[in-house]
Amino acid sequence: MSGNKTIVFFDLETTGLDTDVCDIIQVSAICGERVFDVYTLPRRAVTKGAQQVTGFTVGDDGLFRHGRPVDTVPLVDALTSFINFLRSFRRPVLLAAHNARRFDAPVLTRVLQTLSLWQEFQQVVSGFVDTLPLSKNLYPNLGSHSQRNMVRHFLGVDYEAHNAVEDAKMLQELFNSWRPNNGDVSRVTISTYAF
DNA sequence: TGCCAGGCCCTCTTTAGGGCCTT
Repeated sequence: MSGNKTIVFFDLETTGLDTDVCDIIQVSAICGERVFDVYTLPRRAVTKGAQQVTGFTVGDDGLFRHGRPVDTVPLVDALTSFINFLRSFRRPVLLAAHNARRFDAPVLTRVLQTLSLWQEFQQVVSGFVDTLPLSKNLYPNLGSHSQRNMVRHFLGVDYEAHNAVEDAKMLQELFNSWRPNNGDVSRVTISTYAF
């Protein structure tokens, strides 16, 4: 919680880094002890870079992570259930991700708009919190502000980065360790009405 | 045949270039 808002930490795994065209593969979120985690079969090929960092590949018989089959649901079902998960929290809900403004938010926004789910989403989520500028504002002297480096620095652990559910869990732990005030958070919050 | 980026920030800057951060 931040002020009267609920902060839900989330992460996307996608087919690549081009926010204009990439497909979503995994959507994960966490708030307190409540976890959301779902996979969907991308239509677009997974780029080599994304394969290397996430381990995702697509075969004739579905999605695989590091060679092991993964259960998937249709994209519209994945995002509808994500909205339902978010709707269960006290509003307004803020969605927090590392580099949200430049990556997760534009990808999620584009896909929701394509599926005509954006307005429904907007009724539940008031904004995106970007923990990348938050970390830079709070700790400007740190050399790297990547999530992996921040987790190592502040939490003293290595973890399975690029598994969305693990990234979301670690981001929540990072945020809780930083204990930013409402002003810190509002400075790095983008309204969903900005999209 | 295609398997893909790009905007922000910093500085050895502004008539620019390179690194960062996300997959």
